[in-house]
Amino acid sequence: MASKLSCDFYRQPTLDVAKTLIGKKFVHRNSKGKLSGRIVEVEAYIGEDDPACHARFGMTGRNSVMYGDGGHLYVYFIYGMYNMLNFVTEDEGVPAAVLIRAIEPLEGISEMQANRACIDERQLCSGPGKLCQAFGIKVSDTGKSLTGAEFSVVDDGIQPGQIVARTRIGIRQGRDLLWRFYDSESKFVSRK
DNA sequence: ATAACGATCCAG
DNA sequence: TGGATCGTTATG
Repeated sequence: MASKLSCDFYRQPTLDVAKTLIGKKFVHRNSKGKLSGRIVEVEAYIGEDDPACHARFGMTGRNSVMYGDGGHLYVYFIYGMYNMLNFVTEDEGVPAAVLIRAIEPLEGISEMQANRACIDERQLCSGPGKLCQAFGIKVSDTGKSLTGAEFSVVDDGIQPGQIVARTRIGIRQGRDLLWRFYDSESKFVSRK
């Protein structure tokens, strides 16, 4: 029996949320139908003292949703062409989020292939920019609920493989923190 | 007002 | 390994 993760789940400490998200099913319903996939890789970004977190300069126009209640989307645009999907965590006032870095496609694969102009299922969502393109997620989705009809995460009882902690990818500062988590047995992660 | 840069991706 | 490409943020 599958159950949707509640907003209370996202209000927990970010590292706990990040690890627990591995193996869960992300679901997005749009006008064309249903897209879903298993989360296999994430990274945590926590607070104003995390030098890689967008909250490192305090609250700004872009990151304000990170300061809000957990259980909402934070999508931002980077490198002039890519969108990044985050789940806001912790209680209101604590700026933190989990970056979704890789997903194993489950439902709506043909639509993802069309969105990405790519056939290989292993390369459809194996990166934060790729999965946003596959799911059609954009900045205007920022602030939407993760417990609504459009976006949700489901625990379908499937157990992930071994979850490992590594350093985060693509950052210059904060490299020492082991805040990247992924299923070491999954072939859908961005890289090992 | 302006310039530097970034939680990336893909081609070569 | 380098280039694409542009919104965000800091700095003058």
